[in-house]
Amino acid sequence: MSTAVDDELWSAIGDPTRRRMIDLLLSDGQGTATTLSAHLPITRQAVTKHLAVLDRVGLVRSAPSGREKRYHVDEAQLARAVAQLNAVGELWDARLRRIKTLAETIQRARHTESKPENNPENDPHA
Amino acid sequence: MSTAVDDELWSAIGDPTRRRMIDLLLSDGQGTATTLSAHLPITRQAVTKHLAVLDRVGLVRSAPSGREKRYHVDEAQLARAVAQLNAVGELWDARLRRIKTLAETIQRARHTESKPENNPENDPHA
DNA sequence: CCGTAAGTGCAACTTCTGGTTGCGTATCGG
DNA sequence: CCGATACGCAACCAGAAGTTGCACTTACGG
Repeated sequence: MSTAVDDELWSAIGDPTRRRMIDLLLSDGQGTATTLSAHLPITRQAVTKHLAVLDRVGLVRSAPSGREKRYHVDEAQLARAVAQLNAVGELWDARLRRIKTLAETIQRARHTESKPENNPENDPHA
Repeated sequence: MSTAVDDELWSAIGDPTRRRMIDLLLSDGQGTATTLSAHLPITRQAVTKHLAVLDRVGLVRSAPSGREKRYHVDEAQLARAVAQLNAVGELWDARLRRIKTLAETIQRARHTESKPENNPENDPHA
């Protein structure tokens, strides 16, 4: 299921700042460490480190252009990351559905008793 | 788009270990720090810290049972987390499709020219 | 041609998180 | 009662994220 590469991809896109960076790169098509840092609450150097991480997992690639270094998203790799997101989402979704169905089944089986909804330790959330 | 709560949820499920813990809790229905640590490459204390994080964002809840403390997944909250995953996945997916379509359009337009080096540099869409 | 501004890279330092070890405490079972 | 089991707390270590500071290249206007 979870390979080391998968975990690398995950932890790359798990960081909120890096997700925002990917968003920015996607909407502008490209960007440098300096331009990205202008839209983020962190310094250029921090952005550079994040870009290094993203570059290491292949989510972005760079192309020097004069004195600046332009980064752009690697679409294929991002598509793979999206696939991972969907995979986990669907897995959990399936498990949740299964649990829910099971709960309903139990509920139905309890249908012969006189206590349909006892609340022993269950606190409903907000 | 990204609220602070969302980021908390994300960073909670962004950690590979915590995702595995959720998997374990989902498949067994419940678990303690000790039982979970038996299936993980980390110590019980580390598991406890992760459980504290998951509990703080509401993804799991605990119920003391004698000398042990049983944790279980909060299904509603996990469903919300899954929704977040899907949201980001679909957003990026949409952007990727748009880029791909744009690329094909350019390709088709270039079909008549010979010098595609015209770089407008400015494409601020969101 | 030269000085300056813009952009980058490297290094040291702090802070926070994930992980460990060690120890103290409570609970269960013979 | 006593040992084994499960938990909690605190100190400590390592790595990642972020900062500041400085040196180095590149573009550009005088």
